[in-house]
Formats: sequence, structure tokens, C-alpha cells
Amino acid sequence: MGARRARAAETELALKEAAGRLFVERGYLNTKISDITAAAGRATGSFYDHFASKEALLTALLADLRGAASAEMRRPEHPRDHDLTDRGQLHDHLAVAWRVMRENLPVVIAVHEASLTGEHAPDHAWRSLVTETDVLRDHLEYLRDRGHELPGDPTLIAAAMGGLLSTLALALLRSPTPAYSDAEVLDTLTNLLLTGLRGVPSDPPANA
Amino acid sequence: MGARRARAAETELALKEAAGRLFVERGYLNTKISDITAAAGRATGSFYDHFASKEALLTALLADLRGAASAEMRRPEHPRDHDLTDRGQLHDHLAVAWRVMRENLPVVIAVHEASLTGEHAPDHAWRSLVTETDVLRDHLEYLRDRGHELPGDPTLIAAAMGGLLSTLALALLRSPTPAYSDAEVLDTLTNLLLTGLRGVPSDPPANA
DNA sequence: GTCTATACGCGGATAGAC
DNA sequence: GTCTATCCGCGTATAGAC
Repeated sequence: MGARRARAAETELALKEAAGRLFVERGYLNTKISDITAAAGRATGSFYDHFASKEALLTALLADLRGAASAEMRRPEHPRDHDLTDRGQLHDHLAVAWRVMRENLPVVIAVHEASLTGEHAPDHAWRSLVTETDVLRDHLEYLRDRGHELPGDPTLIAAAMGGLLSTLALALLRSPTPAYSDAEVLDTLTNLLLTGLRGVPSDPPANA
Repeated sequence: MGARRARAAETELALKEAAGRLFVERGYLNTKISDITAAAGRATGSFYDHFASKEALLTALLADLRGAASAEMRRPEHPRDHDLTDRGQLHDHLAVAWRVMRENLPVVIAVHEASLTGEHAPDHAWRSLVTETDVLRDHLEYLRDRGHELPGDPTLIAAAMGGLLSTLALALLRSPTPAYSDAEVLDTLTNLLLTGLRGVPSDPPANA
């Protein structure tokens, strides 16, 4: 690889990294192209030698994410016969989702904000919430098919769990001085989703 | 009241109503001033005879909301000694929150979107989530003080519940063809938050 | 590929006649 | 108070030199 090419790749990477940093700090909509180039130590015009637009940058970041194989829960061969009423399995699912969001926080933030400006189909928010929680829904349907009585419709419950997770992640993971450790958040959510506010005295948390 | 004054109040009301409709349909950020005036059958410039800016309009809508006394859960004298592990009381609290969001959906949407563009304090999202769920937190602390073992920290649980509610409301209530009835949503959330995914066979829902 | 300088469009906001 | 016409700033995107 020639020096010119290396420099170019370096710039593209610098732009991506700067963008990610700024998305977390100020949000996607509040970040201007010139902010990104300035933070990367490049001229504004250089941006367009690597990305056609701000939206194209987001698409590229999304592509990186998928290529990184960091979405374990999303790989198609994910088996559906997981028992979410088992503490360990529920905890693991929440932990994977939480880790994916933490490790890809800039993209999560950007996609979340871009969805507001983008499609204005009235039920777009609901549709995407449902599709993003399809794995959870499958697990819940599996439970129901086995005769377990769920608190309600699997799609609705899965959406509720997903909404809870994403809201909390977007709120907590952006803070430079975290109010709670990941372990604490995951324990609390596991407890809450497993046995609710009442709790089950006969089945204490694993670390109790 | 003279005819001129009446016409003016009429215009202001028309602008507010048109804005609310558009906020639900396209979102706050996607709605331009000219969209609002056009939908209200007025000229663009007339907007500024009633509101200094788009933000001022939102402030006015917020003032209307508070004046309408529709925020029962927020009135200061709300007692903290409510038992959220009681099915009926939990259901009532969720129902009130749900109804407030439904009846003020335009404002809820607008505030939600405006918070993204506005303050860019890194932990702003977390702070507002905590303050908006203070009533829930109080109830949970009350339970804990009485010796009940909660799934985790009250502030964190309250935030989780609030995030769940707002995400679901923003996704479901915007659709013109609702996927679930309010009653179904409230029953499901009550069950989920009360006894979790496992459920408690000995304590079925009230309608069972 | 990277820079500097600039054009363009969109949307918020204003001016002034009626 | 309402209108029409217009201005202006901001951010995106392009042009062209190096």
C-alpha cells in the first residue's frame, strides 16, 4: 500500500473516530460536518472525498458494525429455544444487548436520532421497535408454546423490554461519570424482568 | 370581547391545534413554521404575531398542559405511601401516566425531540429521566423503608419503568391504527412489572 | 487527497402595506 | 392582526488550486 493510500485510509479512520466521539458528546443532529473535520484535524471539504454525505457516513459506520460480528444476538442461527424465565439465560441476553449498545454507542445514538428526522410514517417507531426485538419475541413465543403463561402478548412484552433497555442505555452510557456499574444495572434489570417488583423470596439473586 | 380579539384568539388556537396535529404526524423537528401556518390556513408571517419562535410555541403548549391540571400524578400533594406491589395500585399509576401521555401526545413528542437538539450535557438524558420519575422513586423507597426487598436501587428501577412507559407510548400512541388497546397494554405492563416474566400462578390478573 | 473559498438551499424570522 | 415579500444565518455541498 502506497503512502498516499495509507494517508487516505488514515483520514477516513480519523473522521469516523471523531464523528463517533462527537455523536456521544453532543448527539448526531447537533454534530455538523465541520465539527467532525475540525475534530479530526482536517479541512471541511475533505469530508466529501470519503463520504457523500452525513447520512453516508452513518451507513458506513453501520457497515463497520455488522462486519465486526459484534452482534451475537443477531446472527441468524441464534437458537430460539432459550428459556428467559431462567435467571442465567435472561441475564446473559440482557448482558449481550447491553454490551453491544455500549461498544457501538455512537452508532446507536446516531441511528436513534436519525430515525426522528427521517421517515415520518406514523407507526415507524413501533415497527422498528418490533423488528429490533424479534429475537426476544421468538424466545417468548417459545415459552408460550411450551405452556408457560406470559404476562401478555410476546410482541408487546419484547418491545417493552427493548424500549426499557435502549432508553436506559442511551441515558446511562453517555455519562462520563456513570451512576451505576454495568453489573448493577444488569442485576437490577434481571431481577425486575424475572420476578417483578414483588420479587420471589424463594429464588434470590445468584450473588446473594 | 371584540370581533378582532376573537379572531386573534381563534388564530392562536388554530395554530396550536395545527401544530399538535403535525407534531404527531411528522414529529416536532420535521415540522416547519410554514407547515403549521399552512395547516391552520394562515400566512407564514402571522405565526410571529402569536409566538416569538417555535420554541415559544412549545413553551405555550406546555403552559396549557400544566393549567389543564391533567397531571394528577405530579401534583405536589401526591402521597408517597402507595404500595406498588399491589396490583390495583400499580395498575392505577401506570394508567394515569399512560392517559397523561395519550392526552398530551403532541407535547410529549415535541419535548422529547427538542431535548435532543437542546442541551448537550452528556448526562442530560439521565438527569431528566430521573427527575421525571421522582414519584415512582418515592413509592419504591417507601416500600424499601417498610422492609420490602426491591429488585435493585429505587432510582434505577423508577427510571427503567419510566423509560419503558415513554418508549412504548411514543411508539404505540402515534399509530392511527393501534396494534393494542390501552387496556391490553396496561394489563401486560402491570403483569410484567408486578411479577415479571415468570409470573405468579397463585395471583392471576383481576380479569382472569 | 487535501486544502481554501464559495455557492446554494432551507427554514426561521422580519418589514411594511393593508 | 393578517397578509406578501424579503432578508439572513446556518450548514451542506461544490469548485478549483495545489
